[in-house]
Amino acid sequence: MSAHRPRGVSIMDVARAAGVSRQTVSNAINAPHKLRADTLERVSTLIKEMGYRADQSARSLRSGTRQVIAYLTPETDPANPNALMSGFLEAMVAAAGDAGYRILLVRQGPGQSEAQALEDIIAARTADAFLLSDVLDDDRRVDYLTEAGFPFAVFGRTRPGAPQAWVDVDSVQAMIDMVGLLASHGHRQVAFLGTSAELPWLRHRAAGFRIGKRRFGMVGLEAYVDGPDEVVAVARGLLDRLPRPSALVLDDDWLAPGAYAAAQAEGLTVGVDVAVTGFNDMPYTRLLQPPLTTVRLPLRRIADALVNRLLQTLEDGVPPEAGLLLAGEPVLRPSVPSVR
Amino acid sequence: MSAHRPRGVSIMDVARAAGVSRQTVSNAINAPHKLRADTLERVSTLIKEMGYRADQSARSLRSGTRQVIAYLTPETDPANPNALMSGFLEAMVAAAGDAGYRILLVRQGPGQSEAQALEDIIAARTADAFLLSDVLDDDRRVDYLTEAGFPFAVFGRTRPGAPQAWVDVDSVQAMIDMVGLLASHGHRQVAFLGTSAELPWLRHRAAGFRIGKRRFGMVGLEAYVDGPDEVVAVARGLLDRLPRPSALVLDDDWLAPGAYAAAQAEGLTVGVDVAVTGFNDMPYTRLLQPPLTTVRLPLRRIADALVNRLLQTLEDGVPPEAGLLLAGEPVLRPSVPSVR
DNA sequence: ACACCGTATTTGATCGTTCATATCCGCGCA
DNA sequence: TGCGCGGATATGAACGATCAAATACGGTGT
Repeated sequence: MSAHRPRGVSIMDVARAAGVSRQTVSNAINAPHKLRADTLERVSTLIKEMGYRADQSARSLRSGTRQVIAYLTPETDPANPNALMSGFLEAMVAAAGDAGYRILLVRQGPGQSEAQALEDIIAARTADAFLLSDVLDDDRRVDYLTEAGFPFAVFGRTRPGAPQAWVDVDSVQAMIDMVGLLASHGHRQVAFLGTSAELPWLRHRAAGFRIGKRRFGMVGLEAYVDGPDEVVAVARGLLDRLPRPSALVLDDDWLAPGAYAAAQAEGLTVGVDVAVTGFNDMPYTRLLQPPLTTVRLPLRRIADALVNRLLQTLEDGVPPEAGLLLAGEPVLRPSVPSVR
Repeated sequence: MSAHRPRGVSIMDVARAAGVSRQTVSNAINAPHKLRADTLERVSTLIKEMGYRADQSARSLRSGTRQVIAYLTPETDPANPNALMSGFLEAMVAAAGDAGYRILLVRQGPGQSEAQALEDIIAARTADAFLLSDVLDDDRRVDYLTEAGFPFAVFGRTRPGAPQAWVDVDSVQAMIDMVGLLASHGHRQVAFLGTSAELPWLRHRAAGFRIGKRRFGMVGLEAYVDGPDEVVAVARGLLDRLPRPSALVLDDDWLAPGAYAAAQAEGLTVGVDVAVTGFNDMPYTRLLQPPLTTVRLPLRRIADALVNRLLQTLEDGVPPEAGLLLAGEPVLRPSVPSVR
């Protein structure tokens, strides 16, 4: 059953080879300033030569820190596939890596409550902190972690009053900016096509649209789709109205292929007769014809901020005072024409 | 600097509460059959009540097994964004989870060689095994891990002769099947549009196309694009030829939006005048208009097989005798019309 | 020469588990 | 009654590091 697994180079091996004690080797790594220059030199060389690295488990056991951030992978919604995850995760891996942390993927097991999945990690002291994304207004995971007093950070926002260890995109402002971009290209009749799901970030985008519309003196309707099959029909409905909107603002990139098809069905050319804009800057938006104007999320800056807040929480023992909003950046691509 | 981090419930706490020894509590978890029914019952209840879980670090240190699989995240190619990662990772997290393992994301640090990134994990005994994907024919990571004798498995294939701990999609057969599907819909003039990068999996797809073409008595050319900007032009070039191909076979879904645009520019309607097929079944292919016929990869079965092989390697100490090829499944969607 | 001091290094204890082995206990049998 | 046996439970050691405290060392000042 258990194969013989060889153990590697231990601190004692190095210590013996260098003719010093355990602790000196340990210090060479964790507190080099405590060693005399020549000792440090000698020990460091041996460490490198022998390929020594402190056993992560032993270090964790003694020191109490795991150098691991657990990410609870969100349930993927087949209707609205969250391909964003790859980009966000990548940014998180990089940001955490720079801080000496690694990301551990944790799923909510089948027939397991959110709390149980979290409890598993906490009780087994597998990670130092949690990272959550796609949180709802009233998210039980947030409640649970808060109550347990376990460090965590959120991509998204917690409800006001809850711990402020969150970082989010200022979707409202980003959408206002997007509408402003359309205004600057001469659009006045705009329409909003949204996903009907009641998700916080989608609500913010719709809110931003309304504010922008008012601020830039535009007019236009909103419509919502319940699933992928409705997109074309609902989008056509919007384009059919008179006066015809010259721009279609989507609350998410995933609606774009449907919107393009709707325009075509109406005899309109996207990027010429009608503008289409998205949100998220998914990789494939660049490939669409014409490439889609959309909002790019500053994933790397979000990840950096999340890691900072996490480390801060770990040091202080309490979450930061305030959440952080970062600006999303509208990226102008050919799907938005100028109108006279 | 270091906040006081409280330690949780330990095995001794439970032992004392139950009036038994450490080992009995340990056995209640790891070897329940060794306990008398009533003892087991009593101890188990307390374990649950007190929320006890073995400290992962302590357990790992003593037993030598980490219950962690490290996944070396591939460098993302901005030209051909690998959104597949999210689906594959998700499947891996589930498959590994079922086997009691978790996935740790590891990046190749900046200015760090592949070998160093691997060495870090191996020497610090952070993971029990590695998982690699996107391996090239002559992949240094495979060489390094083989030489180091560290357990690993590969999504993709290693070169013949190398350890056989791999699982891959039978892309050749999948592409043959796809061509067969086109044949069964009456297509005879086909064209192949591929990515010019010399990647093993892309070569297999092209090879499958050629075999299928011959087998089903079809005729047609191949063309390759160097980057996203060329897709439409090259696709139009293929559609321009006489006799005009009735089907455009892509080596990857990412080419689809460009192919659709090319068809439209030629005055052709995809799904009516011309068929387009992809490969990978990326989430957005379902959203395209018309939805794209493509090859679905059995991600969950791939993940299961990878985990199995990994566990087997861990137990036996040597990789399995042979690699494993799994069938990809062509998914018929409206982008493929029947021709008379 | 000796006490003193700060720095460099070593030593002993400990983190929480599992492994390997020892002890305990009840029961059947000579 | 005493012995052996096997299953249930307990004990000692070890995993490999860091923490906390002790000791060795080299130089100064008196």
